[in-house]
Amino acid sequence: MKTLKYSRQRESIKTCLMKRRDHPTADHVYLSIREEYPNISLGTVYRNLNLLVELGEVRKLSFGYGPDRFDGDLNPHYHFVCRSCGAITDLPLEPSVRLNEEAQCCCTGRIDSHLTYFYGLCKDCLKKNSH
Amino acid sequence: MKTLKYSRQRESIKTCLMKRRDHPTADHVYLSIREEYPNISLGTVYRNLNLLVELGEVRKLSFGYGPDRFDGDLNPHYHFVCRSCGAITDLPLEPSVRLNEEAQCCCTGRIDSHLTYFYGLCKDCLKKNSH
DNA sequence: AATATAACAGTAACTGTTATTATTTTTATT
DNA sequence: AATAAAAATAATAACAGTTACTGTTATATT
Repeated sequence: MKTLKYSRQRESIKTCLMKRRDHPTADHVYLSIREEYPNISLGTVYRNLNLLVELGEVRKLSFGYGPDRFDGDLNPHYHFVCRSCGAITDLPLEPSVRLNEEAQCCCTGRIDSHLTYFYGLCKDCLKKNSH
Repeated sequence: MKTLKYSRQRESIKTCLMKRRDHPTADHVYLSIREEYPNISLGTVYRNLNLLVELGEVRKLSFGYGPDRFDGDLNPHYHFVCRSCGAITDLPLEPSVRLNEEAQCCCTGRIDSHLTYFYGLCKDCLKKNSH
């Protein structure tokens, strides 16, 4: 049986994600941690991010393109992705139970959750495109 | 200006996706087309799948793991993913306008759509796990 | 302090996908 | 039908993001 051991690197990664609200990539985290631990390895960042996801201390956001994003905010919420600039922002909204129920009606299996990303244009890009 | 030219390979790929309901990967399609065109290249499959997606004749499904899936069914619908076996099935349900409206309330940008995957256990896996 | 083991840094390897190139198909024009 | 122009091809190399491997170091337990 494999017991978890403390590591400064992992703690630093966790702290970094708790502080940031910009849904950084593994590489963003790597660059940030390097300021404190200049020779941390990118592999270590990936390993610990995945470990934290497994432990349920961090969420991973995967889109169909580019690198995965990580989110240290565990409050259940949705995400909004800007089609123009790619920015990812939080939508402080409880996951819809009703949506699961509606989908359950036409599903032979048992639905326990859903993953949703909203798309559109963010505030800034709306402004730019409207003159 | 670049005009589209017919290709037998592309037609075969499109036909393959229209017939199948299992949301195949690029590699699945490749293996299938090879029965008719034994020396088609995997790159050709990828190029044409992406082209068909651009043309709006095919949908691409990206999850956070493994290869992308492709769907020749253009009727708007959701997808259900089994956590146990990974099977992807269709949920014949119109995308919820209400969900967009709800999310719009806490979004500073303008939401125009959402992407949702439902998760749970499929019929077969429910059976297996219940004895 | 000694021992056992998880985590590490550094690096190689892997997976899925896209780009390059010389050749072949398709289509439009003579 | 022959010719020319351009798109699509097969084959392969390159790429991005991520994971696995290896010898060393940090952490925890005796």
